[in-house]
Amino acid sequence: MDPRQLAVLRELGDRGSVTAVAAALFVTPSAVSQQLAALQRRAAVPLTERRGRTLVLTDAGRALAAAAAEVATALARADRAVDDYLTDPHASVRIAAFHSAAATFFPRLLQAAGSGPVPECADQDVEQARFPALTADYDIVIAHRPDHSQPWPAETKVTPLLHEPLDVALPIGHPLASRTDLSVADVSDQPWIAVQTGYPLLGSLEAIAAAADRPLQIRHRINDFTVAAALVAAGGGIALMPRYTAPARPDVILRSLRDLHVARRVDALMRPERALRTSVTTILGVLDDIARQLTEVAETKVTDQQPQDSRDDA
Amino acid sequence: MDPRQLAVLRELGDRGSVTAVAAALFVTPSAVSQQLAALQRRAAVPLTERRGRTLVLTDAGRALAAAAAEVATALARADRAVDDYLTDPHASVRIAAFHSAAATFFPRLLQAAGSGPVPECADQDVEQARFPALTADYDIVIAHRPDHSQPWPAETKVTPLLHEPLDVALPIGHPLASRTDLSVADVSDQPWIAVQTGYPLLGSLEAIAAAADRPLQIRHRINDFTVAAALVAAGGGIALMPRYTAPARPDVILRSLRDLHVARRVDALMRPERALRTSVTTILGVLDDIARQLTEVAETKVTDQQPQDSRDDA
DNA sequence: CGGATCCATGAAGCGATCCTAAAACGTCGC
DNA sequence: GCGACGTTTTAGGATCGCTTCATGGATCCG
Repeated sequence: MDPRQLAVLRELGDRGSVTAVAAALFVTPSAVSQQLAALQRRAAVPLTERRGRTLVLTDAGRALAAAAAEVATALARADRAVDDYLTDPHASVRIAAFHSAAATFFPRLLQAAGSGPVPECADQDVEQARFPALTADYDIVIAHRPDHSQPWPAETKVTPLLHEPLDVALPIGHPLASRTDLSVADVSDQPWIAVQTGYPLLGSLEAIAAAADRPLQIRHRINDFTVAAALVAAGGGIALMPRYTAPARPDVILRSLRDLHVARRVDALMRPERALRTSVTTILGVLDDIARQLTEVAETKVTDQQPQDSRDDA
Repeated sequence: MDPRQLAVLRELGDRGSVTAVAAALFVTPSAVSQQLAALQRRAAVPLTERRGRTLVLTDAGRALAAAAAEVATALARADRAVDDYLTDPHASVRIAAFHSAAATFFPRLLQAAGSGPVPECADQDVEQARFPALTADYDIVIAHRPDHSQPWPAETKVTPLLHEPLDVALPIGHPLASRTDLSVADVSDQPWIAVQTGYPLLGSLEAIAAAADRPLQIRHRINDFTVAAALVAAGGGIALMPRYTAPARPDVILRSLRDLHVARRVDALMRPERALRTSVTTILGVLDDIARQLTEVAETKVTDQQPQDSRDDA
């Protein structure tokens, strides 16, 4: 059954003459006549009959025309199917985030979500190079990379969420903890807790080593900041920690590096076409709001906590 | 939106590879790939993506494939639409009948119909030549014509219902009423009540005139047998009346012609395609049953009434 | 009653479309 | 890395549907 022929039959039912159908469909009457003849060839009974000099539907033709209307409806629905999918505000959105971003963003996201899209969260702590590939399985991938590292591939859409300084995490009793900020020389001879090879923060550590012009002593390799912070507190070494998303511990303090700007970018990665989905952009907006709040809260905390940290030192 | 392309997309969703789809649709993988490419051209977002070396649907593709399923369903329904129309046992059937057949068949038809097709009755008393044209407006046309007259056109399907002798109707006091049967000579000099020109019974009257080798005196022209019978009773003349379907009157009796076989055929006329409808054939069967009953009842009545008529004469 | 007009249909030709075949490209497993 | 597998691309050929033009009924009107 050819929908084109069915449409012609339906038009004939509505308009009552081949010529009128032809005018409505912007073709010649001959074309309409041929379409009807082709449709008739497959039918066991006449679908049309002549009334005077015009052509009208038989009852069988009317029955088929009614079915043709359903076909046209289904086709119109198919026409809109992709658009409906794109604009469905309640569709679920799959989000992946590396561990510390997951811990920071996901709870806030669930609180903020409300009646809109349903977020489906997953933690994915992978090597830096593997973040873009995750966009195949997730609508939004919250990824991170050090400043000055290889940018994300051009085919992924990047929405910056945070530009987050990396501070040096020290146990509260540490000799360097009394300083308000540190230099590369201060930290270059300390034992370090680094991350697994290939993971983003390693690039920042290498930048410190380069600035100090000597290799760092890397004692432990811990990807999870919660574990790393516990090791820092236990005197296992110092570590780089993100300023806004690191787990807060009373026995670990953060000190910025004065003479070397180390920071990471926290970005939302997407395939460009996913950004066309209404529910995805909605979630993206919420993530951006959360990121903005994080920096604002952190900045005010820095001003407030500076004396508090001093008290801790004392 | 091309249903062919949509079907390919749907198959891809079910089968998971272009090759499998190609095998299922009996085309080459190349054809499938091209169909998908054509469909993709009209879509704003990717519908498919490669997974390893096979091709799978994206979420958008799945949304469209779901709509494609509806399209396929509608098309399948359209495929069956004509057949469903033909086999619908409860569909209404439009029946036309000339007056005396209408009076005889329609009431019995309504009683016998039961839960099957719904008959829609109409009386159409037209000239003999116009009966076939009525099949344009009615599913079944009950028509009649004299024996030996022009047969119905070849393009109309004819189902014989009755082969009905035409008797001579006489008022009960008429001199000829004492005979058990009549000859052409008996009736050829009587005043006649005929029908309008062009109407079927006229042919039979002409046959009588030809057999008698003289023109009949036609005094009145009445198409309706009820009216004609009333005129016969009132002494307005004698008339030809059908044996099985004439209105019964106590003051009018029928006598057969011994030496000239005059009869009419009562036939159901249809366009051939209408006979394919289940509900039409059902009604046709009921009509045939009714016709059979009419002849049986009439034959027994003739045997029973013969003495009764004699008593009437006495 | 006959010409004029309108409508539907058929034949021929052309262009678009869809398929097949063959080759290229990318991916996976050994 | 090489071969096998799966998909895609390109070229070519067949098919299909449309337009143009011509034909045949049916209706209207003088």
